[in-house]
Amino acid sequence: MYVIDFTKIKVSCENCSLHELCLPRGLEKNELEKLDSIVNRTQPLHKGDVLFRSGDTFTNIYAVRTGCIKLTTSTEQGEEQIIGFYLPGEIIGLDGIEKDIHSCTAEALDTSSLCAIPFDNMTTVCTQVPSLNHEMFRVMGREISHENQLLLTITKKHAEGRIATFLLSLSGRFKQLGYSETEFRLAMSRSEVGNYLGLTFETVSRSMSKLQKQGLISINQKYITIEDMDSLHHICNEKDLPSKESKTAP
Amino acid sequence: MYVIDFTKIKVSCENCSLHELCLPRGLEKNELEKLDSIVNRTQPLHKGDVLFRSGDTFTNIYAVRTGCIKLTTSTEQGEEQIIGFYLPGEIIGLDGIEKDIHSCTAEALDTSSLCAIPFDNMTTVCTQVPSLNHEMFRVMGREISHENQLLLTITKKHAEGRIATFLLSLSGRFKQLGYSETEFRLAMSRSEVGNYLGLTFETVSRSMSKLQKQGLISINQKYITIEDMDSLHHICNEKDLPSKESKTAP
DNA sequence: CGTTACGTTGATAGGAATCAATGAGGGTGG
DNA sequence: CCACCCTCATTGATTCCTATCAACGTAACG
Repeated sequence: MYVIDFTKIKVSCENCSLHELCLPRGLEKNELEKLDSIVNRTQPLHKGDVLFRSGDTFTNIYAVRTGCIKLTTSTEQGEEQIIGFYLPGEIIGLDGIEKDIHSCTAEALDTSSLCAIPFDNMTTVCTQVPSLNHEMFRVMGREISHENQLLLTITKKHAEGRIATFLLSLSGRFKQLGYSETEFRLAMSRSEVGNYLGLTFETVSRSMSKLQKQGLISINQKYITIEDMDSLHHICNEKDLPSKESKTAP
Repeated sequence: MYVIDFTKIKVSCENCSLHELCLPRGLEKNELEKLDSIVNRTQPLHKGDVLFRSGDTFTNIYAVRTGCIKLTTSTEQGEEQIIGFYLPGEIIGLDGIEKDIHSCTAEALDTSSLCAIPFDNMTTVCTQVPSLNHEMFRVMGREISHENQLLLTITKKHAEGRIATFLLSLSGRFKQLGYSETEFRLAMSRSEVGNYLGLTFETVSRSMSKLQKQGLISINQKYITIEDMDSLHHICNEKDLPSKESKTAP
């Protein structure tokens, strides 16, 4: 009788479908092998499982292979703030680099599998493979840009615009992964969307209903269909909170 | 007659007073010299001068030596969002790493001097000096943490709490620089504080007045005196927006 | 000494939070 | 298999914080 031992299956970065989206992007074959040698494929997480918690010592960064991971920080009072939802090909754990202690908590929203990369080994390989080092900088830069965008969304847009922006962000990332950009399932609850966007879940629900009434999206539980991509973009861009900055040139 | 040519004065990282706060933190003497060899001290910027603009090609990261720099991103519509105010010892320009194009604009709020570090050279030195490479990762990690904190502040606190948090953040950083933690000058206008914290300048003004009436701070134009640090901390922590997350254990 | 930019303060309005009730699935156990 | 529970989601009514509109005060500057 044959039993498949999944722990023995060699899944390398080289033959991973996320190859071009994930850390290996742009690496030569021999460089890739060096990276590969330190990557550990982990047991899948199930919905609700916690990968690391704020306060844990930092050892690994992780690449999401499948599923969806949410990252949260919290105030001293335990108020949680969701920093992001991470899809396949995206990197988490960077929050631990500064102080060697994680400042975020990572929780699976779906069954998710990840690749763990011990950071100490990573930095060693980075010194040998400059292009990987540069890619790491880029990944961290992307994280910073992502948060800049989130700040912009939260401070400058009304509820509807925030939701529209959020849906379009997901849409674009699904497209990049080869999934439909118009039909997808939200792995997160309304409450989690609200937390992420600085809204209550009631407001999220109301705004989504409103978008549906306007015919821009269809909602079926967690399933969203984007019916009018252009108008959705329009709402993102037009519904800015009025600026107090406008000054006439002297 | 003797004329001092400032461009000839050799200011090295080694004898810089920011030594322990800035990039050189934790470097050995010989490592420090390698870093030093690629650092360019720039002409001082004056209030309102722009160091780089969103869209500029990315060549340098910069360490702030004196003064104060504000970083902004903007939407396609030109709505601006201030990402942060940078004090001596802090690093800016990281927003260009991801795409080799700056996504932020950097403007001096005061007369400011900076050290420019060509990023290409930096990555080269990083591969030779692992501890510098790690420090770069830490600096970027700090940037991410900073934005996480800002998000928390904006989404979870009311106006007064945001202002209190902001003032305490400045206070702590001034202290670290060896300045007074209770008396300092705000380099930025009320409008800029508001932009940064997701408030209008009127609300900033009102909240600050309220803090003054409560005896927690004194305001004299741009000069702030913190009169009751503890209560200020208390306001940061207590005035959270009520959570919808609280769940009773099963 | 007017001009201008910045700051304060008041009155009002509006959008989202809050409070509240109801509905829809998903799982469990009788 | 269905009643029950529990979580999540929707929708309505009301409240509250902050944006907005507006007037006035203050400091810097040519």
